[in-house]
Amino acid sequence: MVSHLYRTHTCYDLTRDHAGQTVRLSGWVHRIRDHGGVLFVDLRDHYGITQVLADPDSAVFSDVENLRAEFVIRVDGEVRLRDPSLVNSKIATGEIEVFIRDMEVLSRAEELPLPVFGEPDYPEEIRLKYRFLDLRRTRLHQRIMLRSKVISWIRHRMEARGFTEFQTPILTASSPEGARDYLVPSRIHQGKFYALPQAPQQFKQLIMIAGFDRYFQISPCFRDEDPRADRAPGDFYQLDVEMSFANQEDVFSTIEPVLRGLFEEFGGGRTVTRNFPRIAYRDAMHEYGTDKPDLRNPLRMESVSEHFAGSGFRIFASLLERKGCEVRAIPAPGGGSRRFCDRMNSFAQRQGLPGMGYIFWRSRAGEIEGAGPLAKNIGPERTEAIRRQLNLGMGDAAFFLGGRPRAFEAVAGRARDEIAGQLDLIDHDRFSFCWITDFPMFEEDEESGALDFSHNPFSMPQGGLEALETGDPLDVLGYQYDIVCNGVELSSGAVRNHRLDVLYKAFEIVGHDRKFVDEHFSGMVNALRFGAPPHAGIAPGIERMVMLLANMENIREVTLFPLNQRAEDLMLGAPTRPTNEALRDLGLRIVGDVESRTRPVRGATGQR
RNA sequence: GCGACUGUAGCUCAGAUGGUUAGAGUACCGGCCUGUCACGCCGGGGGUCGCGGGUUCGAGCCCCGUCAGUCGCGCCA
Repeated sequence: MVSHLYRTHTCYDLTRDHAGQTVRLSGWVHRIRDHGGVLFVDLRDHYGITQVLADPDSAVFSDVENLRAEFVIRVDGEVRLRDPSLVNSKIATGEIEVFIRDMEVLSRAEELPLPVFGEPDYPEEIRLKYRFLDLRRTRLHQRIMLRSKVISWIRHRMEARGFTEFQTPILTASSPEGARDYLVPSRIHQGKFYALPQAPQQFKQLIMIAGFDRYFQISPCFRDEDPRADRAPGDFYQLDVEMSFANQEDVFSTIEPVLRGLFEEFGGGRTVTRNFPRIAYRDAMHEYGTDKPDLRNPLRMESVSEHFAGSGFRIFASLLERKGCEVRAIPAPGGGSRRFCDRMNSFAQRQGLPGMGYIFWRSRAGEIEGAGPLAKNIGPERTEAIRRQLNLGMGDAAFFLGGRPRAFEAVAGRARDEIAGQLDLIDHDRFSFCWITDFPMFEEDEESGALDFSHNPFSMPQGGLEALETGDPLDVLGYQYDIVCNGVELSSGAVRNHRLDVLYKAFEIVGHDRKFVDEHFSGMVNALRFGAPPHAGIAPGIERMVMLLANMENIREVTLFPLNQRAEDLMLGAPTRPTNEALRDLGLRIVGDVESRTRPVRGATGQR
């Protein structure tokens, strides 16, 4: 009658329509409720939960009594309709239950280090060491499924748009990206190392040069840099894209609908920016204090230097006499109380600034009046001019930061977010996208004055060779762009430099001659010599997108088996010290104080 | 590399100002309970208070060092 070895249905399948049928289910014991004469077991599998039960009428009643959490069991039984008063609306199978006639324990479980039932927070160390238990928990389980669905959706969408997925090598050569490489020693070439790709940057360009026209890959990337909450150590994934005979516009018009569609599909109904605004890097820094602005925050900074120049507020007035200095205002509608202003001022102090001046507007005898020490110093006319410029009114405030923009912009950006957060001006039900464009090609080292590439040196400068040969290199912009959503940088991309003469010139500006370029980037240089099409691309981070969709702030919450903050795998115990035989094969010897530096990774062997 | 916060039972946490035998919930073990769905009730076992040193008559608590975790800065697109 019951044919399959383990199950006829999943723990999500059974409904009132199955009442009276004999079924077979397998799964984990999620939770047991023992009432003496009747035993309830929540049986869980990947799909859902079904309540199974036994009483002394069941031949296996005593076996069911001995079950513990996370045992894996198979039960045979009959589906019974629940009395309407006993229906559990929280689970899909809540209208029925299964009366156990036979049961088999497929696998026992010891006392759990990490309960699967319930969703309280547990220390990451435990969660990572017992990741397989953590992954059984509903929410993480669902997020990993979300990630998988996102990737699948992207694949279909990209293929439908005429892109082809290719796999690029994992063992490769060091690339010109800026991060530290993971190195893999070569056995055949002792003393030489492969690098794991920081991104398939060179390969995707070579694929274009090879004539494949439109490439994408859900590609693993490896970077040996210290992590952050939104930056995994070790490996992460990108939607890597490259297009031939394409300019910046083509990339934008191709990727925008993909991202919009993705966030509409999986964003749980949150609204998605219809047309992604484009903000020049310079404007982003000016108005938002960052190149990854959160546009859910409506506040924009403005220059108010003219109102402070020559004013009675000496600190700003004398500041403004120096070259390159200005004063910017952050408007704070609704922040017009001394209490709030003082709180923000001390926020700025905690961020390492001497403070943040402010004006707030209140009513006095029916008239609007600017208050606070700054207003007193600059007088009512200038105060009123500022109010008009910022379009503020009664009950509003504005904060002021002065100096060289580079020195205060970052803090100003954080203050902008802090102010909007405190005043509840951020719409959390939105995905606000924007493109950041026109990044400068070069930057000047503040101390030495030396020029260097500010981003990827292989990007095409706007204006091409002519722009590089005439005028100030610091004024040259690149066809480089970022895509940002809710203050999270999803990706950067660029129109690539496919012209050798332009590439040589760009490197010359930062002090490297032809020989240097030929030696360091021989693969790319060679490829550019034999007919490279104009091409451009982008590479949004998969985890970053899933994080946003899942409303998480930590990348490990959307990763199956993440490394910890010290790039250790606590579950399987990586990295490990190789055997002496392996080292000999590779021609390697570990030098220095090995004992203190190759501390075994805790976890795998259970020591602590 | 640097900074902030954290480290007490298998797990989550509480332990003012230093003071007798370090507590609770949960999990685990035993008992009771036929309608629960975070079931309930009774009982029990379980601790090198991260580690080392110091101050003190006395340290989970104070001091120094060290290890580990998270978050941030540097770094990183």
